Order: sequence, then C-alpha cells, then structure tokens
Amino acid sequence: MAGPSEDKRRLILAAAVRVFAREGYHDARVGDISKEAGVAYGLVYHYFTSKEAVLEAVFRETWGLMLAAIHDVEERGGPAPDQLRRVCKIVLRAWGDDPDLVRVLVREVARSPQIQREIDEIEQAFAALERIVARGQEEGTFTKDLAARTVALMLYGALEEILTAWVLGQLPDDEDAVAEAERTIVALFTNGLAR
Amino acid sequence: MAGPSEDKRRLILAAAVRVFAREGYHDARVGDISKEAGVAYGLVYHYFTSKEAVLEAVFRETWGLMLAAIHDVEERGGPAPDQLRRVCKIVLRAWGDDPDLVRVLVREVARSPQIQREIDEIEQAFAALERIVARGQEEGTFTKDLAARTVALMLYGALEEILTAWVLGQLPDDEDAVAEAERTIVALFTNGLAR
Amino acid sequence: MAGPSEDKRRLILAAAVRVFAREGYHDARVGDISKEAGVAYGLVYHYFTSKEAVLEAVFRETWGLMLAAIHDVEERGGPAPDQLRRVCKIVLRAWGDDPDLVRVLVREVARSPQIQREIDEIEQAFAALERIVARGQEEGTFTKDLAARTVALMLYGALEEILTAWVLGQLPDDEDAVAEAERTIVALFTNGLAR
Amino acid sequence: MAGPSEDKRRLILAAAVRVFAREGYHDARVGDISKEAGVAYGLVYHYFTSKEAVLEAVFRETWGLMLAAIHDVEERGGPAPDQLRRVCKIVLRAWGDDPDLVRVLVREVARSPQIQREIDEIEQAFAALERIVARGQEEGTFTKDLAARTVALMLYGALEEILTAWVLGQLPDDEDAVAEAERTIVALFTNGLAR
DNA sequence: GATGAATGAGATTTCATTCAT
DNA sequence: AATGAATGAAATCTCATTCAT
Repeated sequence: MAGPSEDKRRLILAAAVRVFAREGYHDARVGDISKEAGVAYGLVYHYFTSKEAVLEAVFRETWGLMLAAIHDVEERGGPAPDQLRRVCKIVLRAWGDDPDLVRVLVREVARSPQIQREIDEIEQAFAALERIVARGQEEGTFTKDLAARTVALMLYGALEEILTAWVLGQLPDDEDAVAEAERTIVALFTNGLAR
Repeated sequence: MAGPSEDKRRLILAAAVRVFAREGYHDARVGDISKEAGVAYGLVYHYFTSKEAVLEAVFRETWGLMLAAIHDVEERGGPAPDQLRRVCKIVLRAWGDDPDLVRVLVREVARSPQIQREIDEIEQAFAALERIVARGQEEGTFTKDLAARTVALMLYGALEEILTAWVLGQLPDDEDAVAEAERTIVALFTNGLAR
Repeated sequence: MAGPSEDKRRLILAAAVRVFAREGYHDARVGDISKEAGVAYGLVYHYFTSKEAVLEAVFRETWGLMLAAIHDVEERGGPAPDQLRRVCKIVLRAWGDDPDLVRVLVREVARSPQIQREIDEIEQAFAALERIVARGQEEGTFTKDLAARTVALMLYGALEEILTAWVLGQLPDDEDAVAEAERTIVALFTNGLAR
Repeated sequence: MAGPSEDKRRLILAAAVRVFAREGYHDARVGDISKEAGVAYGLVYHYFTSKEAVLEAVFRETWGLMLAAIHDVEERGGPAPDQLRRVCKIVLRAWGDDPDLVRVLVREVARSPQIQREIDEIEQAFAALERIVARGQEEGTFTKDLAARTVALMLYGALEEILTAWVLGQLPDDEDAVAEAERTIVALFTNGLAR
C-alpha cells in the first residue's frame, strides 16, 4: 500500500498542490509539477490520466480528510452550538495547517467548472452543516424559523469567504486573527439562530 | 455615446455574457463571442484589447451598477437592519434579473485569478457592507463585539453562496425561494449582530 | 472560387503531396507541410481539421480526377478491350505525370487504415473496371466464365502493383517501360478474358 | 529450441499477430501485445529489440513458410500452369488458415514503409513467380511476348488484391468464394499467357 | 468601422524504450 | 528469465492575437 510507487504518487500530488497554489491550476504546466516533484514528465501520466485528474485527486483526497473530521465532530455529539464551533475550527485551522492546499481548494475547486461542484463530496459538507443546524433546532437551541439548508449554505459561504480573504491577503491571518474569525462566525451564527 | 458603433460594442458585450455563462470564460473562444454577436471576428479586437478585457468590461460595467444601487441605499439612510435588507434584496434579485450575468460574475470573477479580486470595485462592495454594519454598531442596534469588516466578509460570502447555489441548481430559485433566502440572510445577520 | 484563400489551400495540398511522398504520411510532421508550403503552421489547421484530413483531401481531390477520366472513357464507348486499354493508360500514365502523388496514393491510401478503403471513391473505381469487363462479356468479346467483379479486383491489383514497383524502384520506369507495362497488362487481361 | 523461454517468445509473436490484426501496427501499443500474451511489459523487449522488430519477426517467420511451400511446388515440377495453380492455392488458402496473419501481412508489410519491401524475402516471392512464368515460356505453354517479370508482378498484385478484398470484407470469403477466386486467377493468367 | 485570413507559441498527451530489481 | 515503474522526446492541435484590405 505504501510501496515505493505509492510514494511517488504522493510526491506528485504534494508537488501539484504547491504548483497549483503558486501558479494557479490553469497556468500550471504539467512539466512544472514533474519538476517540482523531481520526477520525469511522463510519470505524472503514469499515475494520473490528465492534469485535471491530478487536481481532482488533490481535492478528493484532502476533502475526504476534512469530511472525516467533520463527521467525527458529529459522532462525538454534544450541543449543536458546540459542534458548530468545532466544525468552524476545523475549517479555519486548515489555513494555518496547509495554506497551499487551502489556496488551491478555494481558488480552483470551490466554484470552478473544472471540478463540478455538484460532486458528492461537496454536497456532503453541506449536508453535515445542515444536520448540525437541524440538530440544534430539534434540541430547541436554534430557531425553527429558518430553513436549515439555507443556513448551512450561508455558513459554508461565510467560512469560504474568510478563507478566501486570507488567501488573497485581504485580512490578517495571524493566530489572533484566526481565533477572532472563529469567534465571530460562531457568535454570528449561534446568535443568529437563537430562538 | 449611443452611436451605431457603440451599439456594436454593446452587442459584443451582451453576447460575451451569454457565451461566458454557457461555456465558461476559459472554454469560450473569441470566435464564439463574435458569432453569438453576429459580427466579424476582428471586431471584438476593435473594441476590446483582449478576451480578458471583455470579461473585465462585463464585470466593471455591471458591478458598477450594483455598487451604485448599494450606495443609493446608504444615501437614503434609515436603520442599519433596513439598509442591510435592501442591499441583500439588490444582490439576490440580480439572479432573477439576469441569470447569465450572475453566473459569469459568480463563476469567473468572484475568486478567479483572471480578474484580480483586489481591484477596487470588489473592495468597494466590502466597504459598503462594512459601513452598514458599523453604522448599526454606532446606532446601538448591532453589537460592537464583532469586527465590522469580518462580519461584512461573512455577509458577502453568504450572499455569494446563495447565488452560487442557484447558479449550480443546488437550491430552488423560484420567487418564493428568493424571498425566503432574503428573509433568512437578513434574519440571520440581524439577529446574529443583535446586542 | 479561386480567391487568394483558395490558393493557399491548394498550396498546402500540393506541399502535402510532396512531403508525404518524401517522408511518408506518418513520419511527416504538420510543420513540414507548412514549411514546404511557405505558410504558417496554424494555417494548415485553418483549412483542414487534422493531418489526416489533409491526406484525405489529397486523395479525394485527385482520385476524383482519375474517376472522371475513367468515366469519360466509358462514356466515349467503343469495344471493351479498347476501353480497358484506355483506362490502363490513364492509371499508368499517372506515374509519369505526378510521381509524388502516385507514391502517396499507393503507399498511404491504397490499403491504409488511415483512409478507410471502403469509402465510396475506391469502390467506384472497382465498379468502373467491373462495368467494362461486364460490357465485354455482353458484347461477346469476353468470356462469361469469370466473375466480372473478381476480374476487376485483379486488374486493379495488377495495376497497383506495377505502380508500386515503380514507386519502390523495383522496375524500370522510363517511357518504354511504361509503354511495355501497359501493353503487357492489356494483353494479359484481354487474352485472359478471351472466349 | 523449444525450451520454456522459446515458448514465451512464440506466445508474444502470436499475440502480436492478433493485436496488429486488430488495431494495426501503428496503433498497437507494446503494452497491448504484452497484455494479450499475458506476459510482463518488459519481456517483449527481452525477446525483441523494438516494436518494429516484432513485426519483422512476424513477417520473416511466416513468409519463410510460404516461400518454402512455393519452392516445394517448383521442386516437384510439373507443367507451369499446374505450378501456377498450386502457388495460387497456397497463397489464397492462407486466408482461411490464419486470417489475422494475412491481415497483418497485407496491411502492414505489403507496401509499408516500416518493413522495406526490397528486403530479400519479398523479392524471392517475385522471383519464384517469375521463374514459373519463365518456365512456361520455355516449355512453350506461355507466350514469350510478355516479360516474365512484369507478369509476375501483376500476378502478385492480383493475388494480394484478392486477399485485401477479403481482409476488408469487400468480397465473400467462404470456401466456395475462395475456390472461385483461385479458379479465376489461374484461368485469367493461364489464358492470358497462352500462345 | 469592419472583415476574416494568417500567425505561431505553447500545452497536453502518448508511448517506445530503458533499467533497476 | 521476468517484471513494470520510470523516462522524456516528439507530435498534434488550439486559439488568442495581428494585420492587410
């Protein structure tokens, strides 16, 4: 599973994240990726069918990790506002953990035609947020006046916008600023949903 | 200003919106635009310096209208929550008015590398939202605990996400649904900011 | 019809014949064709959709001329052996007229997977030969013991082989040799079909 | 000679015939051959120096068998028309015996640039046909008016064309049709050469 | 202003061949 | 002998931009 060939695949994927982050998916040439990974041009095509498939793999494999973390939050349970906070923390901390990756996800995947957004994975993130909101409504913590799905979309949009602002350097992104953003979004949505 | 040549320019611009909406900026060929507009290939280059300049013009000229509408809201004054509602209405109603245009703005401009987001125009939208929030804080309607700029970003993100969901067909977009989205976002942010 | 653009198209086609003859279809690069024609690389793709389309056009437009000549023979009528002689003459004289073209037709088109042989045009040549044989049978000049279609195929094969031998330099191809080949094939098939 | 390794070599060669027949030499990938043979990619290169060398081996080893059969006909002697008939039979029966092989020989070898036709083996086939014709002339069965070499070429072309027609499905190829083709070509050339 | 033929740089992708194991 | 990952040269095709009319 983690044989030498699997390593090369990971090498290429990691290099692709850096290259896509630096130059953007479209401007990045496949040769840039192979060079960055220190492998031969053709090896990229040995592991992936196309440049687009590389982007897709980057997305799928990292998004999967985030989804798992979110599902973990749900499974651990606890009050809805708490779950909401923990999810926001996971999403926003991603920036500090791997800015290149966030940059790629935000710029290339978020609403790109390359990777159709409709694909299940993104829908699953919406669904998780929606479930958390719905749970709060059932608990009686959140108002039932607002549709959970609409709120979930807005929460998603708000989170993405914060990440985008960091990506584009439009907002400070030091530790404090990250903590503040987290506090703000949680307060806004928790209060916003309060009965 | 509205001579026969100006007409051709508008013809091209309107065609470009349709083509970009249909095929995406990147996949759209200049020939597609000229064909859609019913003019000669070269005429596109007579009026615009490049394909990118066409997109930029689309953005600039329509974004300007929206900014003016938002500024108008500010000038008319009134309570901050009211101003916020009117702004959300303007943004969300754009979908019904010109879906192709919204599609292009959301997909191609919002966070694309093509048109650098830093450009003043987008910043001005943030600033307007920020001013409205700040005004609410000064009025005493909104809490001062949350940074106006951060909230403004989140509001922008939430609005954009709703439009995106409509663009991608992930959310109903009939009259009622639009009204509901408007009500939801206003309630969410007004309550969320309430002292 | 013969505007300056049509000229360029012909220029490219003529250059392609020379290049294909010299290097073979497969080894020929599109750049070789454009260079030989003295036009820009992209112009080849302005007039043809692909390298294969160039070969196809070469075939179609020249084969058409030959078909016309053969049909002309048929229309002029006369005894079948005479018609047969005139057709052989047309085919074999093509070598002297445009060796490059014959080289391309023989090597690349004749039984290549590139241009499916089944295409109508080649079938029409068979059909014409078949008609001439059949006419001889009706006249009473040729035996009815042999199937006209089979004989037509053999005649075609024999002609093609002679051209191939010239192309590959396996047989002298001076005027006398051409005349001799013509005399031989006509004698062979006329006697072979004699009652 | 027939060790276990020799088996693998044959395995690859037989697979190559099927693959070349199916996809054509050019479109066939080395990986297709190894997969068809059920051996590792690299093993093809253990036994053959290149993809072309595989085609050449296919040709050489099967053509050799046919040449031997033709030489056998010559050695057994008998009247020239009889020898001619037997040779035609050998050539035409190959289709029924191994259509894939004939397909490859006809399409890829016959007049391909890959395997230069001048190579001895093909010349030897011409030479054999030529000798048979010449023998008929010496016997007094065939006219001396026609050059044996030219006639040999035509005979070769006619045979090849029949095979080609079968390969391309342009002519029925059941037992009866094969017998008819044989009869036709023999009659045509025997009569054609009659004094 | 208007036309559309002409240009050519540049990107993706393929796949025969090599080579370390 | 056998394997298959790794290499990288080479070729097609696209299309934004230019330009002569």
